[in-house]
Amino acid sequence: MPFQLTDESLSFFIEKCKRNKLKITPQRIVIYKELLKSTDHPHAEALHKRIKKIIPGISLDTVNRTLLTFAKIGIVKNVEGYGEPRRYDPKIEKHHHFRCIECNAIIDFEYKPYDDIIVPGDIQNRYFILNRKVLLEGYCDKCGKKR
Amino acid sequence: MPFQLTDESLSFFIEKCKRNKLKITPQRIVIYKELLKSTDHPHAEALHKRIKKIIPGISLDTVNRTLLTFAKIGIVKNVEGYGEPRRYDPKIEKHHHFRCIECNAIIDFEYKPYDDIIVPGDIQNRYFILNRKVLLEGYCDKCGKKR
DNA sequence: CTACTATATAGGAGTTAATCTTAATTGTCA
DNA sequence: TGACAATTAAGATTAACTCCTATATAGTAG
Repeated sequence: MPFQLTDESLSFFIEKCKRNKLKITPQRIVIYKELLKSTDHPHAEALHKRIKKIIPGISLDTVNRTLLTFAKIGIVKNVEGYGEPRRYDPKIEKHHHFRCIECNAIIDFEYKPYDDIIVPGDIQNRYFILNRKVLLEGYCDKCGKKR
Repeated sequence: MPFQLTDESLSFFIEKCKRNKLKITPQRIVIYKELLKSTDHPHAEALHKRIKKIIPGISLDTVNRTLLTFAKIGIVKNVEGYGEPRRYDPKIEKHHHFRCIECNAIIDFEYKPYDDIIVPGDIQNRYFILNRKVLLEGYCDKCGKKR
């Protein structure tokens, strides 16, 4: 079935914008619609290319800014690990990470039960899995105290 | 106890370099040592700053290039913070990701058992956990076939 | 120990993605 | 409808690499 923006998702969008005192502009509607029908987790530039077919004059900055705004009010998500400088870890033994969403600290921890966590059958069948990581996110002790 | 680069880790480093036909340069030794004693998953720029105290003339490009090389031969790891453009996900319901390490595709999947995965006690006690995600990595169907 | 060669490095130029600035425009609400 | 605060486009700026090239150096073969 072809994608269709339901009244439901549009009113969810409008509702959320209003609640956050964001104006409903044509740019925002189109950006939201376009991301909503994307399954490839696009970056701003890719989305901008698609959106220009609908609003030719739209600037890349607007797409960027709008996506950040959407992420802030929680109607879209930022895919973990992207949009940040590359970071390196000297620890090559199997381990997992806790990441503070405030100060961006990454803390290593080991926990055997996570190492061989069961992979769902359909994923196991379709893809060749080399690595399983658990990422816990929240506030670290320092940032948690401040709040 | 203060950090010390053991003979063991140095010979592991030398061994790995030789096996991969990499020259053992003073720059590489210092970069490896410096990353090895870092617990903050630094990015190249941060590491460059620390290393300049030891080799004042070292260029940022060398640090960058060397870290990538180290990651390629597997003596260090690239962690969240992949140095790639920010990507967005319209799916706000709880879900997890498979990521192809070849073509960088990200594929969503849902799997209830991951959603409330048990958090180790010491992590639970020290940090305020808001979110638990499992990241599976490997080759997608397309990239798997090519190999 | 010396000479050779393939690598690696420094430094600067070039890119790409993201962010900021400013002036013009446009939703929103009285 | 009008006023105003929010939003936009366009271009400048910044950040984080990445590429280029001339010089230097580690490994190794004699």
